[in-house]
Amino acid sequence: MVTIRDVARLAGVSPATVSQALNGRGRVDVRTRERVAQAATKLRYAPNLNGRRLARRRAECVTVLQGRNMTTAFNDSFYRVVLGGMAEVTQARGYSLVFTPPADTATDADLNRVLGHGTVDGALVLGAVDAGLLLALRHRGLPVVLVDNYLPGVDLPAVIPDYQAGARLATEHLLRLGHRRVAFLGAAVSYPFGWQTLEGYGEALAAGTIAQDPALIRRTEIGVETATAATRSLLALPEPPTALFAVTDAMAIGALRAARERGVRVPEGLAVVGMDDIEMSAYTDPPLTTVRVAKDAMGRLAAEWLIDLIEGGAVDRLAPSVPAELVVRGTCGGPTGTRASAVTIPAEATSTISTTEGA
Amino acid sequence: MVTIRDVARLAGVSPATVSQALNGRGRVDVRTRERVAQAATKLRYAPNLNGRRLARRRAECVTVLQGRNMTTAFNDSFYRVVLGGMAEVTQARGYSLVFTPPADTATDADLNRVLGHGTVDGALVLGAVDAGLLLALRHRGLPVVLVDNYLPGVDLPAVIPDYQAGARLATEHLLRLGHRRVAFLGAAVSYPFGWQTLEGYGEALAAGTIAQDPALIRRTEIGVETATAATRSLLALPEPPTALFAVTDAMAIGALRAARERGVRVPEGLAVVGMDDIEMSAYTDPPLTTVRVAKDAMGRLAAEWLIDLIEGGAVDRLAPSVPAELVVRGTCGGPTGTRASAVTIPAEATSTISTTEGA
DNA sequence: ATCGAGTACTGAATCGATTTGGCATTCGTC
DNA sequence: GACGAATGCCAAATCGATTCAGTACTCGAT
Repeated sequence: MVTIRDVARLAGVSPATVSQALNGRGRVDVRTRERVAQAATKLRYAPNLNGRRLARRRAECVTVLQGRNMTTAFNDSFYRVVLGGMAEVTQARGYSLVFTPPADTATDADLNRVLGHGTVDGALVLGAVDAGLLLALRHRGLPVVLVDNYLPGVDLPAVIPDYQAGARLATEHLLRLGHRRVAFLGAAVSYPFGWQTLEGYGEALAAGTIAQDPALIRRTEIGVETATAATRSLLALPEPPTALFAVTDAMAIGALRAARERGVRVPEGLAVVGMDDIEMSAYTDPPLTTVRVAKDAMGRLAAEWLIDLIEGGAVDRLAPSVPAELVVRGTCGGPTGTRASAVTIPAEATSTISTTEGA
Repeated sequence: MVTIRDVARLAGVSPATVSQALNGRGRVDVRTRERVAQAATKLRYAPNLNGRRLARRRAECVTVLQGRNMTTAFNDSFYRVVLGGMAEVTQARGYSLVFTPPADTATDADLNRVLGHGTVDGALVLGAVDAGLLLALRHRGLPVVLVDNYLPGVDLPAVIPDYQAGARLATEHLLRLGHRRVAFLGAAVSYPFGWQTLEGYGEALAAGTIAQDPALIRRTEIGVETATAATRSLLALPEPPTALFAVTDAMAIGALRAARERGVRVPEGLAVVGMDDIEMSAYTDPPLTTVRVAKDAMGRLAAEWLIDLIEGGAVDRLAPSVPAELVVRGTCGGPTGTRASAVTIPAEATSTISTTEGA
């Protein structure tokens, strides 16, 4: 391993000068700086990060922690875009981004294993996680930003999509197409956004002066299987829905599957709208109409915020709410349903959940 | 931040003793050890990893580098299982596993950004990557294991699925069902395994004494879009294939789509077999028959090997070839095509590509 | 009582880089 | 030519943990 002393020797200066020259910190003669730079490239020198981090008391690195809803590939396909946004800004701001596969983080020891002391300056928490983890993180004093999640009653910065506006948009779209019996396939109560989506659905119904029918509202896990089962039972109703809004695309895929099994044609017999716009949604039969949230913006926002916190700049701030838009494809029929290219309709923002940074 | 000195003070011993007690290294009285342990938990002490890594000259951490074919969610859905296997063994062997989002790693500086000096002891390289990266890695002397990739002519340890046996298995299955015109939808030549899959396909054809028809062999990018296009042209042939083997499930999904567009029913008009068994494959219409490689085993094998290399145990060794099996679902018809539960058929291993560790 | 062999613990050096106070040297000005 | 200021570089301290040589002590055997 080539160290700073090797570079110093080759350049004929002291290690202190090498450090200053390479980091552009102190006062170093231009010619010396040049000599040092040449020696460094010649030796292919790269500073040992352990030494640097120890001395600087900064890792210049942030980590991404994943929650339990990261356990299916369908979710990956959503979060990978978010991650892309994060990577973009961390890099631009001189930080590196590391990522650890989902692991148990129930105990403090687990957390230590995942979150080596001194190796990261902050954490981006992706998706729903145990409240215990968040509390442990908070106790540790590490700057944290929640992404696509929030913890009611605990002041932690959170970047969240405007799921309420998204759900309203989807439902409005179905009503506009003439549907009166619109089913809601929501996430189980253990998921953080169950409330918002149901609220958006309710708002759209109310605006269309349509009474909510409790028989049309189902809440399940957010995967394909449970959504398939829920849709089966919905279609078996004496008065089945003519349209369905599912709060994830994976659930919408389940709904499509249940309809197919039963011989119900989409969109003629059942119109379907999903949410997330994952990669697969463009390839279902018919292609899925869905609500897309600005996933990359979400990642960028979260990373900016976290680094602001780390660098001490940020004080209380309102949680930005990431906008949603409707991607119209083939599962609802209507004027654009037959066209090849998708049409997108932006949502108007609603209520934003205000979340402030904890002291 | 609580340091080892704080623990030492509270336990009434020296930092050296704390270190030994906590790490179980030197000779420490049982009672002292206990006292130290209590002080540590009381203060919620966790060692600063920068200090430890500096002193130990070991990070006890490995990283996963991703290649360019990680850019779609369909691939994620494959690799996430591999990652799970890796995480399992790294944890069991006391290492942590970090992951960095795909980034440019063309230059040495890029590599330094991604691969902080001293922060990892080795790298698992997932999927196809630029040869330049591998060479840079090799030059750096960092232990490396390639996963689902290999570099002809360069001696780097590699764990690879038995794609040849898998392709043969898929093709044999189609022949057994009576098909004579079986199309091959392969990966573009720039992908590392194009040769193996084509070879397996050819072997099966030869065993069935069927001549290869060049018109039925297409090679494209491994995503949905290009496979859709290729299948369209295949179906437009004067004598179209009655069956098709695609070397990724994403491509098979494209084939399904092209068939649907053209009104060709699956499996009656076209039997389809994919490869990879990604999560979505169970939910296509009809559910996709596919070749599954032992993804988790691949990850476990690679991680074991890498850690062996790091710990200096390993010498030359043959690349293990990960077995494949056929998952029979609905896209081929035949006796099991209508059953709900999938049937799996293991492949016999063929040729293994022998790859040995470089000095 | 003395010696030798363990045992339990600690002081000091070390890992590799950064940072600060200070020492020369040069420069500009009167 | 002398003085104050600015410049360029470095010695030494520091970050937090580990490790090794060595010291102090205990215990059993002679």
